[in-house]
Amino acid sequence: MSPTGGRPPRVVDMAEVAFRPIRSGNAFEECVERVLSAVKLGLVCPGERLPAERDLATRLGVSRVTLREALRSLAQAGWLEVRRGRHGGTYVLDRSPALVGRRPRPGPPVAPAGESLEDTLLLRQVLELGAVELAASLPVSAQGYDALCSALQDCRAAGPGRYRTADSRLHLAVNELTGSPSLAAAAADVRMRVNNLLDAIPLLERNIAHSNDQHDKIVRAIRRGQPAAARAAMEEHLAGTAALLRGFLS
Amino acid sequence: MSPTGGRPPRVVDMAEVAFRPIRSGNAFEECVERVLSAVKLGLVCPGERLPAERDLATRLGVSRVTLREALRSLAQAGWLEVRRGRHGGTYVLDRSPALVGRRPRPGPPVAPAGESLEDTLLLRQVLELGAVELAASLPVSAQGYDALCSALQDCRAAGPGRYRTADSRLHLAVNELTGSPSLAAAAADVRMRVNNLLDAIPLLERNIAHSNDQHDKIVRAIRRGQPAAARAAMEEHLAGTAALLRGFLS
DNA sequence: GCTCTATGGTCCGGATCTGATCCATTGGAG
DNA sequence: CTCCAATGGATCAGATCCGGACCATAGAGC
Repeated sequence: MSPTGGRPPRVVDMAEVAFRPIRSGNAFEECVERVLSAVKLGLVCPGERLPAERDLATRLGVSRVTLREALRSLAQAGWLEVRRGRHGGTYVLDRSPALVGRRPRPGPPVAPAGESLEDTLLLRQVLELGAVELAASLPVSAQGYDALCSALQDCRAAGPGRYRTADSRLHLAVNELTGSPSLAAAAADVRMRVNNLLDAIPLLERNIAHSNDQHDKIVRAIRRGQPAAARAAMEEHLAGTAALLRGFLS
Repeated sequence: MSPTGGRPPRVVDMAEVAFRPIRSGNAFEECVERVLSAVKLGLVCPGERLPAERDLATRLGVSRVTLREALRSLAQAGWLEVRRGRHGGTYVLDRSPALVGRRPRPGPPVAPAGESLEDTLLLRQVLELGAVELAASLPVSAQGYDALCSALQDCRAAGPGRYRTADSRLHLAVNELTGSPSLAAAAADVRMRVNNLLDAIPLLERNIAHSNDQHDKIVRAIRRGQPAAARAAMEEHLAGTAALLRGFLS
C-alpha cells in the first residue's frame, strides 16, 4: 500500500490515455469552437477578415456547408459579420458580445473540475516554460521581435475588456518564436482551455499591472537571449494566474 | 479609430495555427491509428485483451460498427486476434507483423519532411523534458515506481524486435508520473510521431546499450527526486535519438 | 446438462457530413 | 457602362456514421 499519509498520488491508467475520444463532438461544434478560439485568442483581430469560406473549409478539413452553419451561428451570436460582394467575407466585429447578450446555458455551463484544473495548469506550465526557454535560446528574427513588441504594447493599451485577448496573443507570439507549428498549436489549445477557466473569475486591475511587468521581463529576457531568465520570469508569471485560478475554483 | 495603432506584423500567419484541420481523416482510419498506436507504444502488451467493443467504441467516441471495421482490418493485418464467447474479446498477438508481410505502399509512404522532423523533435523535447523534471519534483507513488521499474527491466530484456515498444512504454510511464492526463496524451502523440520516423532508420545494438544506460540515469534521478539531474539525463537521451534522426533523414 | 452472462456478429433507419453545382451580390478594371 | 472576379447563398445526391436492436457463441456457475 501507499505509505503516503495524505492524498495518494494518482496513477493514470495508460489505456485511458490511448483510448481517449477521437472526436470531441460533431463537425459543426468543432468549427464554432475553432473560429471562436481564433477570435478570443486574438489570432484574428476585430475588423479583420477571416479566410474565404471555401478556403477556410478546406483548411479545417470540413465541408463548406458545415462551416457556413458555424459562421452563421457566430454571426447571430454577434461575433462576426458577413458581407457579400467583391470584397465581401466574414469580418470580426469590434464589440465582443461576451458581456452583452449571453443567454445562460441550461446545464452546468463549463464545470471546471478541480482535477481538470490541475491537469490544464500542469500542461500549460510544461509547454509555456519549455517554449519560452527555447525561444530565448534561439536567434530572434526582426519580424518575430516586432510581433512580440506589438503584442506587448497591445497588452498595455488594452482595457479590461480586451486584456485576455491581448495577453493570449502575446503568449502565442512567444510560442511561435520556437518555429514549431505543433508546439504553437498545442500551446494555443491549452491557452484556450485556460481562458475558459479564467472566464469564470473576475479580472482585477492589480493583476493586470502585475502581468504587464512580468511580460516586460519575459520579452526582455528573450531579446537578450537569456533562457534561464526567460524561464524564471515566465514561471513567476504563470504561478500568478495558477494561484488565482486555484483560489477561485477550489 | 482603433486604439491599436496599426495592423500587427505577423512573422508566421497565426491563423495557420488556429485553422489547422479538425479531422485528420475518417473515423475508421482514426480508429486504426489509435489502436495500432496503443499496441506499438506498449500500452497494451501482446497476449493482453483490448476493452470490449462496446466499451472501446464509447471511449473513442465512435460507433461500434466503425470500430469493428478498424479492429477487423488490424486482425487481418495480423496485429490482433478476435475470439468469441464468454471470455472472448480482441487480443494482441505476440508476433508483430511489421516485419513479416508488409506490402510496400504505392505513394510516398510517410514522407518525413525535414521541416516536420524539426517540428516533431522540438515538441518532443519540450514535453519530455518538462515532464521528467516535473516527475522528479513530485513524490513518486509506489505504484508509479513499480511501473517504472517494470518498464525499465522490460527495456533491458527486450530484443531488437521489441525494443521500440518497450522504450516507448518506459517513456510514457515517466510522463504518467506527472499525473496530468493531457500531458501524457500529448506525449503519447508526439512519441508516436517519433516512432514513425524511427521506423525509417535501422536499430543499432550500440544505440540500445547506450539508451539503456541513459534510462537508468533518468529513473534513478526521478527516484531520488532530483529534477535537474533527471532533466539533464533526459536531454542527453533525447539528443542521441535526435542526432540519429537528423543524420538519416536529412 | 442447463442456464446465465459477457462477449462478438449483423442489420437497419435516420442523422450528419460531404462534394459538387449553380445562383446572387458587389466593387473594381477596362 | 460593361464585364469580370471574388466572394457569400442555396440546394441536392450520395457517402459516412451513429444508435439501437437483435442474434450467435462459448465459457462459468449451478
